[in-house]
Amino acid sequence: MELRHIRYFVAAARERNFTKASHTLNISQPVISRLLRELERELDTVLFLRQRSGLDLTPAGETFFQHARRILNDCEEAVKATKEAGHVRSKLSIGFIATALASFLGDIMRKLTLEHPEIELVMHEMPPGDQIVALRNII
Amino acid sequence: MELRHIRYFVAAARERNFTKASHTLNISQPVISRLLRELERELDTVLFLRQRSGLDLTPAGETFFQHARRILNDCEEAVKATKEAGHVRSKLSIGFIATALASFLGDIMRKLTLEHPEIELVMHEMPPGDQIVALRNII
DNA sequence: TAAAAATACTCCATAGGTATTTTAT
DNA sequence: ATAAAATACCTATGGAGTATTTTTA
Repeated sequence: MELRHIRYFVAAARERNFTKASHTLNISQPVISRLLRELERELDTVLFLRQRSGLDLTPAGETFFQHARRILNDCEEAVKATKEAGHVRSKLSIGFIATALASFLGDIMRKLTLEHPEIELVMHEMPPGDQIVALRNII
Repeated sequence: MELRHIRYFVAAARERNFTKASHTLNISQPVISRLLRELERELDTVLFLRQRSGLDLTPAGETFFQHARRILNDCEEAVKATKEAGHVRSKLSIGFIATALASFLGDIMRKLTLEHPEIELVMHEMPPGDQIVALRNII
Protein backbone atom coordinates (compact mmCIF):
# COMPACT_ATOMS: atom_id res chain seq x y z
CA MET A 1 0.00 0.00 0.00
CA GLU A 2 1.19 3.49 -0.92
CA LEU A 3 -0.28 6.91 -0.34
CA ARG A 4 -1.51 6.80 -3.93
CA HIS A 5 -3.94 4.06 -2.99
CA ILE A 6 -5.24 6.07 -0.07
CA ARG A 7 -5.55 9.28 -2.10
CA TYR A 8 -7.49 7.55 -4.85
CA PHE A 9 -9.67 5.76 -2.37
CA VAL A 10 -10.61 8.96 -0.55
CA ALA A 11 -11.40 10.74 -3.82
CA ALA A 12 -13.61 7.85 -4.96
CA ALA A 13 -15.32 7.57 -1.57
CA ARG A 14 -16.04 11.30 -1.56
CA GLU A 15 -17.36 11.48 -5.12
CA ARG A 16 -19.14 8.12 -4.96
CA ASN A 17 -18.13 7.73 -8.58
CA PHE A 18 -14.87 6.43 -10.06
CA THR A 19 -15.19 8.47 -13.23
CA LYS A 20 -15.71 11.79 -11.43
CA ALA A 21 -12.93 10.99 -8.99
CA SER A 22 -10.59 10.29 -11.90
CA HIS A 23 -11.31 13.79 -13.22
CA THR A 24 -10.56 15.51 -9.94
CA LEU A 25 -7.36 13.48 -9.69
CA ASN A 26 -6.46 14.18 -13.31
CA ILE A 27 -6.03 10.55 -14.20
CA SER A 28 -8.03 8.14 -16.32
CA GLN A 29 -10.91 6.08 -15.01
CA PRO A 30 -9.32 2.66 -15.57
CA VAL A 31 -6.36 3.65 -13.40
CA ILE A 32 -8.60 4.27 -10.38
CA SER A 33 -10.56 1.13 -11.06
CA ARG A 34 -7.44 -1.01 -11.23
CA LEU A 35 -5.68 0.57 -8.27
CA LEU A 36 -8.67 0.33 -5.96
CA ARG A 37 -9.15 -3.31 -6.88
CA GLU A 38 -5.52 -3.78 -6.02
CA LEU A 39 -6.18 -2.15 -2.65
CA GLU A 40 -9.20 -4.35 -2.02
CA ARG A 41 -7.12 -7.37 -2.87
CA GLU A 42 -4.35 -6.33 -0.52
CA LEU A 43 -6.82 -5.71 2.29
CA ASP A 44 -8.68 -8.86 1.29
CA THR A 45 -11.94 -6.94 1.59
CA VAL A 46 -14.57 -5.35 -0.61
CA LEU A 47 -14.56 -1.60 0.03
CA PHE A 48 -17.06 -0.42 -2.58
CA LEU A 49 -20.45 -1.61 -3.70
CA ARG A 50 -20.43 -0.90 -7.42
CA GLN A 51 -23.99 -0.14 -8.32
CA ARG A 52 -25.36 1.78 -11.22
CA SER A 53 -27.24 3.94 -8.72
CA GLY A 54 -23.84 5.05 -7.51
CA LEU A 55 -20.99 3.76 -5.43
CA ASP A 56 -21.52 2.86 -1.82
CA LEU A 57 -19.07 1.95 0.88
CA THR A 58 -19.22 -1.39 2.62
CA PRO A 59 -18.78 -1.37 6.42
CA ALA A 60 -15.11 -2.16 5.77
CA GLY A 61 -14.98 0.71 3.29
CA GLU A 62 -16.40 3.12 5.87
CA THR A 63 -13.81 1.99 8.37
CA PHE A 64 -10.99 2.50 5.92
CA PHE A 65 -12.39 5.90 4.96
CA GLN A 66 -12.17 7.18 8.52
CA HIS A 67 -8.55 6.13 8.83
CA ALA A 68 -7.64 7.24 5.34
CA ARG A 69 -8.75 10.82 5.87
CA ARG A 70 -6.76 10.99 9.06
CA ILE A 71 -3.65 9.64 7.37
CA LEU A 72 -3.84 12.17 4.55
CA ASN A 73 -4.32 14.99 7.04
CA ASP A 74 -1.32 13.80 9.01
CA CYS A 75 0.78 13.74 5.88
CA GLU A 76 -0.11 17.33 5.05
CA GLU A 77 0.58 18.31 8.61
CA ALA A 78 3.94 16.50 8.56
CA VAL A 79 5.06 18.31 5.42
CA LYS A 80 3.94 21.67 6.73
CA ALA A 81 5.55 21.25 10.15
CA THR A 82 8.81 19.95 8.67
CA LYS A 83 9.08 22.84 6.24
CA GLU A 84 8.43 25.27 9.07
CA ALA A 85 11.05 23.59 11.25
CA GLY A 86 13.56 24.10 8.46
CA HIS A 87 12.80 27.77 8.07
CA VAL A 88 14.81 30.67 9.43
CA ARG A 89 14.19 30.99 13.13
CA SER A 90 17.31 32.75 14.28
CA LYS A 91 20.01 35.02 12.97
CA LEU A 92 23.70 34.65 13.68
CA SER A 93 25.84 37.72 13.17
CA ILE A 94 29.52 37.05 12.56
CA GLY A 95 32.27 39.68 12.45
CA PHE A 96 35.16 38.44 10.33
CA ILE A 97 38.33 39.38 8.46
CA ALA A 98 38.91 38.44 4.84
CA THR A 99 41.79 36.05 5.58
CA ALA A 100 39.58 33.97 7.90
CA LEU A 101 36.98 33.69 5.16
CA ALA A 102 39.58 32.30 2.79
CA SER A 103 41.17 29.88 5.24
CA PHE A 104 38.35 28.20 7.17
CA LEU A 105 35.33 30.42 7.60
CA GLY A 106 33.95 29.75 4.14
CA ASP A 107 33.93 26.01 4.73
CA ILE A 108 32.30 26.36 8.14
CA MET A 109 29.64 28.67 6.76
CA ARG A 110 28.82 26.25 4.00
CA LYS A 111 28.39 23.36 6.45
CA LEU A 112 26.41 25.37 8.96
CA THR A 113 23.89 26.69 6.47
CA LEU A 114 23.56 23.28 4.85
CA GLU A 115 22.90 21.45 8.09
CA HIS A 116 20.98 24.23 9.82
CA PRO A 117 18.95 26.10 7.27
CA GLU A 118 16.93 27.48 10.18
CA ILE A 119 19.90 29.71 11.06
CA GLU A 120 20.37 32.81 8.96
CA LEU A 121 23.93 34.09 8.80
CA VAL A 122 24.64 37.81 8.76
CA MET A 123 28.27 38.49 7.93
CA HIS A 124 30.17 41.66 8.82
CA GLU A 125 33.67 42.14 7.57
CA MET A 126 35.56 44.33 10.05
CA PRO A 127 39.02 44.62 11.58
CA PRO A 128 39.61 42.70 14.85
CA GLY A 129 39.57 45.92 16.88
CA ASP A 130 36.14 46.84 15.54
CA GLN A 131 34.90 43.28 16.20
CA ILE A 132 35.73 43.70 19.89
CA VAL A 133 33.91 47.03 20.00
CA ALA A 134 30.89 45.50 18.20
CA LEU A 135 30.76 42.55 20.63
CA ARG A 136 30.93 44.92 23.62
CA ASN A 137 28.03 46.91 22.13
CA ILE A 138 25.90 43.78 21.94
CA ILE A 139 26.57 42.80 25.52
CA MET B 1 5.56 11.71 -1.42
CA GLU B 2 4.58 8.10 -1.00
CA LEU B 3 4.57 5.78 2.00
CA ARG B 4 7.80 4.34 0.66
CA HIS B 5 9.57 7.61 1.40
CA ILE B 6 8.21 7.64 4.93
CA ARG B 7 9.11 3.99 5.54
CA TYR B 8 12.66 4.46 4.34
CA PHE B 9 13.04 7.66 6.30
CA VAL B 10 11.90 6.04 9.54
CA ALA B 11 14.22 3.08 9.04
CA ALA B 12 17.17 5.40 8.37
CA ALA B 13 16.30 7.67 11.29
CA ARG B 14 16.04 4.66 13.62
CA GLU B 15 19.28 3.01 12.49
CA ARG B 16 21.17 6.28 12.06
CA ASN B 17 22.84 4.63 9.11
CA PHE B 18 21.66 4.32 5.50
CA THR B 19 23.53 1.09 4.87
CA LYS B 20 22.10 -0.70 7.89
CA ALA B 21 18.63 0.61 7.13
CA SER B 22 18.91 -0.71 3.58
CA HIS B 23 19.60 -4.17 5.00
CA THR B 24 16.58 -4.15 7.28
CA LEU B 25 14.47 -2.96 4.34
CA ASN B 26 16.02 -5.54 2.02
CA ILE B 27 17.01 -2.99 -0.58
CA SER B 28 20.34 -1.62 -1.70
CA GLN B 29 22.02 1.36 -0.10
CA PRO B 30 21.90 3.66 -3.15
CA VAL B 31 18.14 3.28 -3.33
CA ILE B 32 17.70 4.70 0.17
CA SER B 33 20.21 7.43 -0.51
CA ARG B 34 18.44 8.53 -3.68
CA LEU B 35 14.94 8.29 -2.29
CA LEU B 36 15.70 10.24 0.86
CA ARG B 37 17.38 12.97 -1.16
CA GLU B 38 14.23 13.06 -3.24
CA LEU B 39 12.23 13.48 -0.05
CA GLU B 40 14.49 16.27 1.17
CA ARG B 41 14.12 17.97 -2.16
CA GLU B 42 10.35 17.69 -2.07
CA LEU B 43 10.24 19.08 1.47
CA ASP B 44 12.87 21.61 0.52
CA THR B 45 14.70 20.80 3.75
CA VAL B 46 17.74 18.91 4.96
CA LEU B 47 16.58 16.06 7.18
CA PHE B 48 19.86 14.27 7.87
CA LEU B 49 23.31 15.41 8.82
CA ARG B 50 25.54 12.98 6.98
CA GLN B 51 28.60 12.60 9.14
CA ARG B 52 31.10 9.85 9.26
CA SER B 53 30.47 9.63 12.99
CA GLY B 54 26.94 8.60 12.06
CA LEU B 55 23.76 10.13 10.81
CA ASP B 56 22.00 12.79 12.80
CA LEU B 57 18.61 14.40 12.36
CA THR B 58 18.28 18.12 11.83
CA PRO B 59 15.50 19.89 13.76
CA ALA B 60 13.38 19.51 10.61
CA GLY B 61 14.31 15.81 10.52
CA GLU B 62 13.21 15.35 14.12
CA THR B 63 9.91 17.02 13.34
CA PHE B 64 9.31 14.79 10.35
CA PHE B 65 10.27 11.74 12.37
CA GLN B 66 7.57 12.37 14.95
CA HIS B 67 4.90 12.68 12.28
CA ALA B 68 6.26 9.82 10.19
CA ARG B 69 6.01 7.29 13.01
CA ARG B 70 2.46 8.33 13.67
CA ILE B 71 1.53 8.00 10.00
CA LEU B 72 2.99 4.50 9.73
CA ASN B 73 1.16 3.45 12.89
CA ASP B 74 -2.09 4.83 11.51
CA CYS B 75 -1.59 2.89 8.31
CA GLU B 76 -1.12 -0.36 10.18
CA GLU B 77 -4.13 0.44 12.29
CA ALA B 78 -6.21 1.26 9.20
CA VAL B 79 -5.37 -2.05 7.55
CA LYS B 80 -6.08 -4.00 10.69
CA ALA B 81 -9.38 -2.28 11.43
CA THR B 82 -10.56 -2.59 7.84
CA LYS B 83 -9.77 -6.26 7.68
CA GLU B 84 -11.62 -6.80 10.93
CA ALA B 85 -14.62 -4.84 9.67
CA GLY B 86 -14.76 -7.16 6.68
CA HIS B 87 -14.67 -10.32 8.74
CA VAL B 88 -17.58 -12.55 9.66
CA ARG B 89 -19.55 -10.91 12.41
CA SER B 90 -22.95 -12.47 11.97
CA LYS B 91 -24.57 -15.58 10.56
CA LEU B 92 -27.70 -15.61 8.45
CA SER B 93 -29.58 -18.91 8.26
CA ILE B 94 -31.81 -19.33 5.23
CA GLY B 95 -34.28 -22.11 4.66
CA PHE B 96 -34.87 -22.65 0.95
CA ILE B 97 -36.25 -24.92 -1.73
CA ALA B 98 -34.20 -25.99 -4.72
CA THR B 99 -36.37 -24.14 -7.25
CA ALA B 100 -35.76 -20.83 -5.46
CA LEU B 101 -32.04 -21.45 -5.60
CA ALA B 102 -32.19 -21.91 -9.33
CA SER B 103 -34.46 -18.92 -10.05
CA PHE B 104 -33.22 -16.02 -7.90
CA LEU B 105 -31.68 -17.17 -4.64
CA GLY B 106 -28.32 -18.02 -6.17
CA ASP B 107 -27.94 -14.56 -7.61
CA ILE B 108 -28.94 -12.88 -4.36
CA MET B 109 -26.54 -15.02 -2.36
CA ARG B 110 -23.70 -14.12 -4.67
CA LYS B 111 -24.36 -10.40 -4.34
CA LEU B 112 -24.87 -10.52 -0.61
CA THR B 113 -21.67 -12.36 0.18
CA LEU B 114 -19.73 -10.16 -2.24
CA GLU B 115 -20.97 -6.91 -0.79
CA HIS B 116 -21.19 -8.04 2.82
CA PRO B 117 -18.42 -10.49 3.52
CA GLU B 118 -19.03 -9.88 7.22
CA ILE B 119 -22.23 -11.92 6.92
CA GLU B 120 -21.84 -15.67 6.88
CA LEU B 121 -24.63 -17.54 5.12
CA VAL B 122 -25.87 -20.86 6.46
CA MET B 123 -28.20 -22.53 3.93
CA HIS B 124 -30.79 -25.18 4.79
CA GLU B 125 -32.73 -26.87 2.04
CA MET B 126 -36.15 -27.86 3.38
CA PRO B 127 -39.78 -28.06 2.27
CA PRO B 128 -41.89 -24.94 2.91
CA GLY B 129 -43.77 -26.67 5.74
CA ASP B 130 -40.56 -27.45 7.57
CA GLN B 131 -39.38 -23.85 7.02
CA ILE B 132 -42.39 -22.58 8.92
CA VAL B 133 -41.74 -25.00 11.76
CA ALA B 134 -38.07 -24.00 11.86
CA LEU B 135 -38.93 -20.30 11.97
CA ARG B 136 -41.40 -20.89 14.81
CA ASN B 137 -38.72 -22.77 16.72
CA ILE B 138 -36.37 -19.79 16.45
CA ILE B 139 -38.97 -17.31 17.66
C1' DT C 1 -30.41 1.60 -23.41
C1' DA C 2 -27.05 4.34 -21.30
C1' DA C 3 -23.76 5.33 -17.83
C1' DA C 4 -20.27 3.63 -15.17
C1' DA C 5 -16.87 0.09 -14.08
C1' DA C 6 -13.92 -3.60 -15.73
C1' DT C 7 -10.73 -5.55 -19.03
C1' DA C 8 -7.04 -5.80 -22.56
C1' DC C 9 -3.44 -4.12 -24.50
C1' DT C 10 0.62 -0.68 -24.88
C1' DC C 11 4.12 2.49 -23.17
C1' DC C 12 7.21 4.71 -20.34
C1' DA C 13 8.52 6.61 -15.87
C1' DT C 14 10.84 5.37 -12.09
C1' DA C 15 11.92 2.09 -8.30
C1' DG C 16 15.57 -0.85 -7.70
C1' DG C 17 20.02 -3.04 -8.85
C1' DT C 18 25.37 -3.12 -9.69
C1' DA C 19 29.64 -0.85 -10.08
C1' DT C 20 32.18 2.95 -8.89
C1' DT C 21 33.56 7.38 -6.94
C1' DT C 22 33.53 10.79 -3.36
C1' DT C 23 33.70 12.23 1.31
C1' DA C 24 35.20 12.69 5.94
C1' DT C 25 37.63 11.01 9.90
C1' DA D 1 42.82 3.97 5.24
C1' DT D 2 38.25 2.97 5.71
C1' DA D 3 33.48 3.04 6.19
C1' DA D 4 29.57 5.19 4.59
C1' DA D 5 27.09 8.05 1.30
C1' DA D 6 26.74 9.78 -3.35
C1' DT D 7 26.87 9.20 -8.29
C1' DA D 8 26.39 6.92 -12.81
C1' DC D 9 24.29 3.85 -15.39
C1' DC D 10 21.22 -0.06 -16.50
C1' DT D 11 17.06 -3.02 -16.06
C1' DA D 12 12.42 -4.10 -15.37
C1' DT D 13 8.33 -3.66 -12.72
C1' DG D 14 4.10 -1.56 -12.59
C1' DG D 15 1.66 2.94 -12.98
C1' DA D 16 -0.79 5.36 -16.46
C1' DG D 17 -2.86 5.82 -21.00
C1' DT D 18 -6.31 4.49 -25.01
C1' DA D 19 -9.68 1.50 -26.82
C1' DT D 20 -13.05 -1.70 -25.85
C1' DT D 21 -16.18 -4.76 -23.43
C1' DT D 22 -19.12 -5.91 -19.60
C1' DT D 23 -22.43 -4.88 -16.21
C1' DT D 24 -26.84 -3.25 -14.23
C1' DA D 25 -30.63 -0.39 -13.32
